[in-house]
Amino acid sequence: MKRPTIADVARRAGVSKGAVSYALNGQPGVSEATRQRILTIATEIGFSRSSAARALSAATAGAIGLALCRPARTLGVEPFFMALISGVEAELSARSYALTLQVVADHDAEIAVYRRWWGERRVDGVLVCDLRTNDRRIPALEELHLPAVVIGGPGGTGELASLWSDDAAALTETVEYLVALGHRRIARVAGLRDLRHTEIRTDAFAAVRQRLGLVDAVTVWSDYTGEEGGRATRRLLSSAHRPTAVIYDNDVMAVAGLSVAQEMGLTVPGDLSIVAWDDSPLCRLVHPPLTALGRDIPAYGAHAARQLLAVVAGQPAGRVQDETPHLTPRGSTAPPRER
Amino acid sequence: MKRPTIADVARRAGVSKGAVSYALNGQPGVSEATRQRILTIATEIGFSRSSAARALSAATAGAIGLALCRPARTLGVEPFFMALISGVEAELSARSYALTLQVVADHDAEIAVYRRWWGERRVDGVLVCDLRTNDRRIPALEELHLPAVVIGGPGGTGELASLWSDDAAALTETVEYLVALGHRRIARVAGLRDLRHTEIRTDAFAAVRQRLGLVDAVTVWSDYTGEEGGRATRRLLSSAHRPTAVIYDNDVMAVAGLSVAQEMGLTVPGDLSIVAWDDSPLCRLVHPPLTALGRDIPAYGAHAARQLLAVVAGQPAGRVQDETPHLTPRGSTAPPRER
DNA sequence: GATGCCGACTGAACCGGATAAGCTGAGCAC
DNA sequence: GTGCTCAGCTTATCCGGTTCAGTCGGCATC
Repeated sequence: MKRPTIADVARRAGVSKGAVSYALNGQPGVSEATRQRILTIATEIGFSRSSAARALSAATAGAIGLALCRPARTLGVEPFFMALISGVEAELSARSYALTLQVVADHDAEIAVYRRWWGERRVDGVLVCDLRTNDRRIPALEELHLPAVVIGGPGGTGELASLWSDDAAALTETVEYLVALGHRRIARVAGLRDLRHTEIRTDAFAAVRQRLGLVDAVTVWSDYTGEEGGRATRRLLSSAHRPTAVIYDNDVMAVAGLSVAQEMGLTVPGDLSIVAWDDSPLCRLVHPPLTALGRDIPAYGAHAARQLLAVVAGQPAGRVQDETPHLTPRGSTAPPRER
Repeated sequence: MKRPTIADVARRAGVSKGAVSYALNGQPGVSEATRQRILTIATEIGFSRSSAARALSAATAGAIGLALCRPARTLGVEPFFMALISGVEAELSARSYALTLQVVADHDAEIAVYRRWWGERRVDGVLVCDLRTNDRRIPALEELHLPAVVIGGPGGTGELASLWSDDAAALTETVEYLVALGHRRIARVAGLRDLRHTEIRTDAFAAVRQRLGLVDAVTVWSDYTGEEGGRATRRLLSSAHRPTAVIYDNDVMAVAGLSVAQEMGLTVPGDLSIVAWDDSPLCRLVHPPLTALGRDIPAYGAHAARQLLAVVAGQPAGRVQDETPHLTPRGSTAPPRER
């Protein structure tokens, strides 16, 4: 089965290749009657433009890139990325843009991928996830002049466009909610220490702790995996002054924490209240269902994709704050039981 | 920053574009000394070939496509796809192939995407997931002559290459294990009814049921979501002759089933044994950890990718059986308690 | 009635590689 | 010395689009 080219369309319409190109791109240079005739013929013979030829002459790849820097082991468990990708995808496919995905081991590999994509002109721009403090990827991308949107912030994104949600406000709201329930000993199991949003949440936690005089508010660091989250929980619950509420930086650790609590004979929410960041079906899967900080992640991804396409189109790099995560109370939080 | 082209390399090496092309592609036509000189210069000035130009002249896109046909809602929760993707990716990036991803709503949309990819020459081949009985995508791909590997089978894959694991054997092994523990009333919460592998597992379940005389072995159908899995479990556990063991067709439903059992005051594994298909970190996240049927999913993905690249290279479509899932006993299975 | 202008289109030159075909000089046989 | 082969290049063409510089006919303008 031979794929029709623009020349085939031109021949059948009795016009030149140039005219067909103008017609297809909605550009002036052909009469409305001719445009319609050309479009009809193109549809008839099932013509679509070669992305390669288009990329070569128009200097646009028609694709954006996403490099996921997580070990294969952790990657799958968190629903976050798939939700993000599905949102990104929805926005891109509406514009016939493709999404090129690559899984990388670390930032060096990720920068190498960006460099390769740039050299091969394979993507028009990239989405950057998991912003760290002093993130080496930022200057690398700036040097390449590769359009990019950083999902994360605010701050630390250099001259690049960025999109973030107000994690500080969300964390503060959560702590205030727990305090209103009567909790005073609140712990937090944080994600990787050098991620920018971990830092932001940690600062917010310190601020609200001071403001409300929560002397027993501790933060322990973990790595988003269930194993580590469970281990951290076991340590917290074994301490002399064990917390009555724990806030987890992701859903996976929260579910692991719940299991550990149950394994140790504690009831949730009677003995321990649990809050998960990143609401997901996972939080509703367990018993009791977890109170969670959620936001519309596909919408977040779609937003980022739109922003990236704008940057690719030459618009100035915006810094945009997305929806603030909101708390959905479920069965895992309650006033602490008297002891 | 100007991207270097093959002409830049040629100029600096004092040779023609053609010579550079031969050198880069490891083709005869240049001396070994010249080849080395050209390669050195190419590395020095940071040259990489434009994927567009390459695609245009070599008629190969350097990318393979994966269309995921799941609603955004379900997509994220199952770790399966991310694990698969990371395996596919590892294989592809080793060969500088890109992975193009698209999320689609249904098979019609998926076929439309294949057609578009084919027309745009955007991918050299595709991986097909979630094979159904009488799958319309198979004839569509055959008609397009788009190289493809179907992940699923055996059978129902037409002339296309395919890769599957022996689900029948795995299911039989699992039932035999449960029977050995002393279970007689074994239920199965199956996935979507028209998926090919659901059918295969269902047939195997019927066969082993008959062979071992398990009159109370029932199958109920679900849709892989936690909600539905939980609901199905609730129904099973509320029946007069409730099962003492349940096999779930994915990890998410198994976790949901565990929650429902605990919510209903049943202990696992005392009152109910649970087995999950698709072992994943999710199974180790809960308490008790779930006995699961696992296999190396990244390896499965890598295998499929290798197979697809072979088909793209013109080798005949193979039908390959991958590793059979193996049972990993954990805390969720035990002999049924006497009643 | 010559001039200018505009819409509608054509022709040709790109974009950056791959590759077939042609050229050149060295090495060798006779 | 002539003819032949062959490695090691160069040259030209092609892939399938986009785009710019023209061409041409028709119409308004002075």
